[in-house]
Amino acid sequence: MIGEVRVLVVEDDVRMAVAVRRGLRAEGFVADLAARGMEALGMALATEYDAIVLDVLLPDLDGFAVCRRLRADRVWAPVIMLTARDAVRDRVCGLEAGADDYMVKPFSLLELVARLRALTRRAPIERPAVLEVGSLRLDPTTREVWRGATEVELSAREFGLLETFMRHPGQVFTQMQLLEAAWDLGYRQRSNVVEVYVRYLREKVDRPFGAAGIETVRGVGYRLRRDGGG
Amino acid sequence: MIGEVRVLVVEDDVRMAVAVRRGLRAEGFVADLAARGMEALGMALATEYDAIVLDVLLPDLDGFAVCRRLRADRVWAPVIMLTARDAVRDRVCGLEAGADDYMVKPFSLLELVARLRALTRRAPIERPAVLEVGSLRLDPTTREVWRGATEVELSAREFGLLETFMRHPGQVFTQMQLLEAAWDLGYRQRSNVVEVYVRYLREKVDRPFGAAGIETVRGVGYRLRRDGGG
DNA sequence: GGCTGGTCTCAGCGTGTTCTCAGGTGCGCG
DNA sequence: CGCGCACCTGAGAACACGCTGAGACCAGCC
Repeated sequence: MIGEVRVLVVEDDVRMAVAVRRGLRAEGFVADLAARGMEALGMALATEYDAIVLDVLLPDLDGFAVCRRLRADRVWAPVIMLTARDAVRDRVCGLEAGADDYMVKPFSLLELVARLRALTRRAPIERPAVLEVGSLRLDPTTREVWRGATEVELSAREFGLLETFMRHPGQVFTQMQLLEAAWDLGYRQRSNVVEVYVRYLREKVDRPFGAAGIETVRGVGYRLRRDGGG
Repeated sequence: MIGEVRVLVVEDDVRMAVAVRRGLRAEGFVADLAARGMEALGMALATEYDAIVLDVLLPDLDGFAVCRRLRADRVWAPVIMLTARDAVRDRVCGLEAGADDYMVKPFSLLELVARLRALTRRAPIERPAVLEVGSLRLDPTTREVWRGATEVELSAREFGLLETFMRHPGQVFTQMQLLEAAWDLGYRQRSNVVEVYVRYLREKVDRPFGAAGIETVRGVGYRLRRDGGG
């Protein structure tokens, strides 16, 4: 694919790393994984990545050190640091070490993807695509949502959920997949948040318009009809 | 890409360098980075840059020396010098060495971009001199702002913030993006200045006119409506 | 020196958002 | 036809977020 975006993910928690990779791949990124700082340095020097996602806590070098050494070695790819719970010190250290952005764990894939898109966007010539499914329209940059001609106000979660659906119209998502995409990674306890938010969405983008965009696939999950439901 | 503007940023503070690069990229410039004077010389000879941003304090050659040698080597790209404090001597030295402009640290991205635009006179996207969004009008050169027919008085910060919004109408900015764009680079502590200034702006450009131009996108940031809010 | 305008911090408050829970509903299968 | 499970629904608790008013600080100016 032309314009393929290569991302290096440096993260020692295997489960997290794999989840991130899967998420990025689903969004069209190509992700390589590294579990240790030294390994990451080698890979970043060997391959020219478009972005680097860097965990702070690593078994050998910590993320700050990796970032500094990358910069010292003239690797200028944008770096997103993953810091533990809101440690302000971490955040400052990260930016001082030359990171471009930081995220606190836990974070959602959608958020990571959004930031990666922002950081890897070349010149602003390419108008970031507005998602359209049937009479539904969603603009990720302005965070506006329209059903036909009327604008719909959505909360952050509702927006994230709808964005997930609209990026893959027709595809069936399990509740688990939706949790991973639009909620914080590692949200593991049994909960019915997804059901609840699917309902909120329906009440905002379907019901007032007599539409039926979000379908329940019993025993499996949910999907957004390819025609947007009317 | 037609009209692409290439800038060389020579700066040894990694954090600063990376922030500047990101800011320039967001405005449609293409920025290369160099951390040392010698490196900068090599790059400037190899590539024809449209402008060079040059820190005075560098680990090897200082900025003045770099500038002189550039000119000696017939590199005529406009040079903006970054001096530490308001040292008049620096300024004189800089201009004598052949610099075209100078800025005192700390500075805001908005400022740097403005000077780059002035020096290259080739905005990456053709922008009219006066920004217009709905009934809002803002003239970056005269620093005047109107809502409809009546002029509005803004302080420097308020103006910078509004300019940022008006350069990208509709786009959602996080508080951090706004800090980087309209405040000094390196302003990194957690603070609610942005919230406060958004409020000041609203009280000057929205409230008196019964308008609602600046919208809060809860959990994300702020945006200026494409219609200016009325 | 007192005054003014600009910038920024802080703490308290209101409110929308997020999420849980308990009970209801209806589909699908035996 | 009836049972169980999956999903839906309404209500409400907890929380985070952004808004607000007050005031500290500083610089420039009368």
